[in-house]
Amino acid sequence: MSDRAGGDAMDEILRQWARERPDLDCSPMGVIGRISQLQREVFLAQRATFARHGLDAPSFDVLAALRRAGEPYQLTPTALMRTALVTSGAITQRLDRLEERGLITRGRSDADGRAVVVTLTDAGRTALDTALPDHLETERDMLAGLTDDERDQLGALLRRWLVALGRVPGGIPDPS
Amino acid sequence: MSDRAGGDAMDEILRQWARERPDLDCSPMGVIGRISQLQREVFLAQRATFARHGLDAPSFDVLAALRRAGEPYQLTPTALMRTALVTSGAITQRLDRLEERGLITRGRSDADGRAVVVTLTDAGRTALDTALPDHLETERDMLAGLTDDERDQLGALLRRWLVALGRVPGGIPDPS
DNA sequence: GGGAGGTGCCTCAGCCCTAAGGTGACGCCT
DNA sequence: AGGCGTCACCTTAGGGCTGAGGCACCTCCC
Repeated sequence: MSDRAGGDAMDEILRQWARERPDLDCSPMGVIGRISQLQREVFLAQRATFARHGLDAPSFDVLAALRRAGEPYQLTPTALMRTALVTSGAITQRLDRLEERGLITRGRSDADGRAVVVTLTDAGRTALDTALPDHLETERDMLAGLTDDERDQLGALLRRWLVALGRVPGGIPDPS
Repeated sequence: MSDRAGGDAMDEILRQWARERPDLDCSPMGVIGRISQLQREVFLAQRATFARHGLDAPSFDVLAALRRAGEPYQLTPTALMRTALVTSGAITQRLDRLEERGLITRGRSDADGRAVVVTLTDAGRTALDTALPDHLETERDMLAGLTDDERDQLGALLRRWLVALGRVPGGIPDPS
């Protein structure tokens, strides 16, 4: 097939493009493609970790956002939508699942008749606080192949890239 | 809410964790979380590009794999499954869609009665070759906020990380 | 104070995926 | 020849998301 010793999947892809389309500069794929692949590895590793705690990524995402918010662990669906970067319909469904399991409760806001207030239950907080150290351990494991310097360098570059992309924190416009 | 000037979304999240769980070292999230966010930005930008050419990411993925393979632009579903990192069922459905649009054809292999040979049609090759420069332009745009040095550095770090993760190129085991 | 426009959440159809299982073909071994 | 384990691909049920649309409520301004 190819000498794959010491390379990753993108090396082979770039080699193929260089052969088939030598007229094109495909170097951007080197960065972008690897981001996609790494995200996939991260996703799979996280999913396995969450499963050990009876959770999945979307649920963890919501529970973590509520936990991060601090006492009294309350956010509106709109706020959750912004941090999770999914549509309002997705948040509704996530909350349905979490509510059914007793990990959150939904109540109407006193201040705004349209708004819903999502509250982390004790069970929800316990579930999250139990899973969190394991989650962090998984992330640390994934990074174990890099030196501390490399990790810092990588984090700084990714951060700079995100800032350059001009993503204002919180994004998805609700289709309403 | 917070001073978000000059930071990205992860800065705020890390700040919140530092406040709520000062006992935990959440620094791995800085790298992992940003990978996820960047992948999302990449995905959205690519989707918009593909849509301009009447394609979507899964279709482009398959067409590009066939195109990269070179003359006579043929691969088996199993090979496509490995490069796309999705299950066999997903490939079957992708091929159904592409076949219906006349961008690929399916034929049985002469050498192996079980195998299918997927071939890129002229229309498929044209579609891909038309979309490819635009696709690369999109990727270049996304990276425009980084200097050449930073891009190289980033690419090298991501590559090293993937190698360290020990991902053999081509992965998904078929559930058969 | 009443209407217009905006906001917050939900609903629903449709998409693409996974996971699990089925069918037919291959290949080795007796 | 026949049997057994494997392989290649397809099928199907179900999950989570998007995108579009609907309804109630809020806000602002005439």
